[in-house]
This record gives sequence, structure tokens and C-alpha cells, in this order.
Amino acid sequence: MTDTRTTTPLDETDRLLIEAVQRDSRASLAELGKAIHLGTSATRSRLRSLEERGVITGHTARVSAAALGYTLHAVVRMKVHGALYDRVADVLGRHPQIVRCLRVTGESCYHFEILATDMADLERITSDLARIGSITTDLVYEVVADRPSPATR
Amino acid sequence: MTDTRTTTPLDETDRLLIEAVQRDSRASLAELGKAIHLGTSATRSRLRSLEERGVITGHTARVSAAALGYTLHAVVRMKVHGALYDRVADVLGRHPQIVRCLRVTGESCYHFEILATDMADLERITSDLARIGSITTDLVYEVVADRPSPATR
DNA sequence: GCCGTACGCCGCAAAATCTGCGGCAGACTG
DNA sequence: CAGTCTGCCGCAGATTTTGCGGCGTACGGC
Repeated sequence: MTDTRTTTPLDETDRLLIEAVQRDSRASLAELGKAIHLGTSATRSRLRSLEERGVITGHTARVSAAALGYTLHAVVRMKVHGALYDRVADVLGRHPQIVRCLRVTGESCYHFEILATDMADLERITSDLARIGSITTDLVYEVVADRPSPATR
Repeated sequence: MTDTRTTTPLDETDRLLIEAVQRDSRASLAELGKAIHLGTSATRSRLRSLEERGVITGHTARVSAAALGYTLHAVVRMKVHGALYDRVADVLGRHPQIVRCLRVTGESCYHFEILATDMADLERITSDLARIGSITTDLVYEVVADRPSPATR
């Protein structure tokens, strides 16, 4: 659920800070501060504020799926059967390898991205999905781009 | 391009460390160390090793697209026309709001995820894509799940 | 069995960073 | 013009990071 509270809008400095911390979330406050031309105290208070307002929702490491042993990466589109919408959450709970799930308009009701160690592993997950909707599975050759949301106009 | 160097495989401690730093990449070495039952020195050397081996590819902040002013989130599937494959990189260069691009098997050759401030903004980008392939655009109602790759079996 | 080497972890001390707080300047209000 | 509020600075103590020496275990050669 998206938080729609109305808070102070982001100023240019906030946006620069967001881009800096998207580039390297383990950077020190001094380094982040350099990017926004502020001292460490002000940088810290802005960072805390962005976190508390829900603009920054967390700090995470980007990890190579291949290095973790996932040789397959699939995109699955699904049209849910009948009234089985609430079953989606169950499936997500059962399969942490479903790393992304979007509810969308159009022909398919859901888009999934799945990581799998091999075909059997992938089929184990897709067959579970197929119990609640009709699916189309595409394999990913290459992640061409995966980048942060642009924060500055 | 995926790095396919053969390096030492990940042990259980590496995988625990990966999960810890996926949970909070701004955590201190002491905190991360607690999760893997090691001191700060050992934690640091393992973290550095994972980074150097390309297992951890970076540390980044998760940011709410809505808070940045993106009211629309779209998924676009595209079948490239003729020999226009190399034009995809150009389009990605022109539009930072295309936050994800996957090259896939099947009917569509590419999957994109696009953030837009409004319909006009979205159309500006999709019409650029439409110049190199036939596209299908779905809007995202909700990001149901977006989580890190599972590192432990 | 016994040495030599390599690897991974510990612990230390110095440097860097974080944290909480007081103070100050500019904006806005009555 | 005084009062208040907001946002930034800078300081000092606490915490964290960093680089390095040392130790124990595993492994291979002899």
C-alpha cells in the first residue's frame, strides 16, 4: 500500500541526496554531504527525515542472482481464474524465489519475476501459479537495465 | 554481461551475510557480524570479498516512486521490428524513467518497466519505444512484492 | 609423523565516522 | 520589533572502521 500522506515536498537538495544514497547506500554521511553541499549533521537529519516520511524505504545490497546459483530467470504473466485473487499472497509466501510481483491492467492480471536453479525448480513454482490462473512463461536472456528511479528532473 | 569466473563457492556464512546486508545495507560491521557470528574484521573481509567477486554488485537505497512524484507505473512488452535491436540502448539512454529492461524469449523480445509523472509523460516514452517495435502497455495497480533474491537454501 | 604454507579469524590501536546537543542566522508572524 | 520556528553548523564523546600482527587449524610434501 502506498502512503499518500501529504508531507513537505522534496526540494532539490533532498533529490540530490536521494540520488547519492541510491548510488551508494554505504557511503558515509560526510561523503553524502559532499554531494549535497551540507555538513554531516544536516545530511543526517535530511536522511532521517526522508526515511521517516517513507520516501526512502530501506537500504539494501544489490546481489547477482547468477552468483547465488540461479541459472534461470523467468517472467510469468498470469490471468487469475475466477475468484482466486487471494491465493496470490499464499503463493508468494510459499516461494521466496518469486522476487517481484506486480498487479496490472490488461490481459494478464499479474506479472511475476522468478529466479530458479534449474528447469525442475522453475516448474515447481510455475505449476503452483498455474493452479490459480493461466500463465505465460518467458525466460530472461539478459537484464539489460535495472536502475534506480530518477530523483532529479 | 554476467561474470562467469569460477571462484570459491559461497558458504553458509556468506549467504547469511548476504541476507543481512540485503535487509539493511547501512548496518554497521558489528551488526552484520552478529548475524553471522563473526567479529568485525572477519565480517569486513567477507563483505569485501563478496563485492570483489561480483556477488554483491552495490549498495542502494530503496525509494518510493510515488514519493518522487511518479503517479504512473507501466509494464511494456515489445517485439522489435526488423534489425532495430541496437536502438534499444539508445532509448534507454534517452529515458532514465525506464527503470528496468529485460531481454526475453517468447512473443515479446523485451520487457520494460517505466515510471511516469502523468499520461503525457508516459506517452512520450512509449511512443519512442513504438518507433522500434510493436508494444503492449499495461499499467501497474500495485507492486505486490519486490524482494531480494533468497540467498539461503 | 612432521614441517611449511595458506587461510580465516581475532583483537588491538589509530583514524574516521556517527550522534546528540547547543548555538546561530534567516524567515515568518503578530 | 520581539518572538518563534526552521535548518544548518560545529563541537565533543561514543561508536565504527581500518590496517595489521598474531594465532590456530587444515592441507600438502617429504
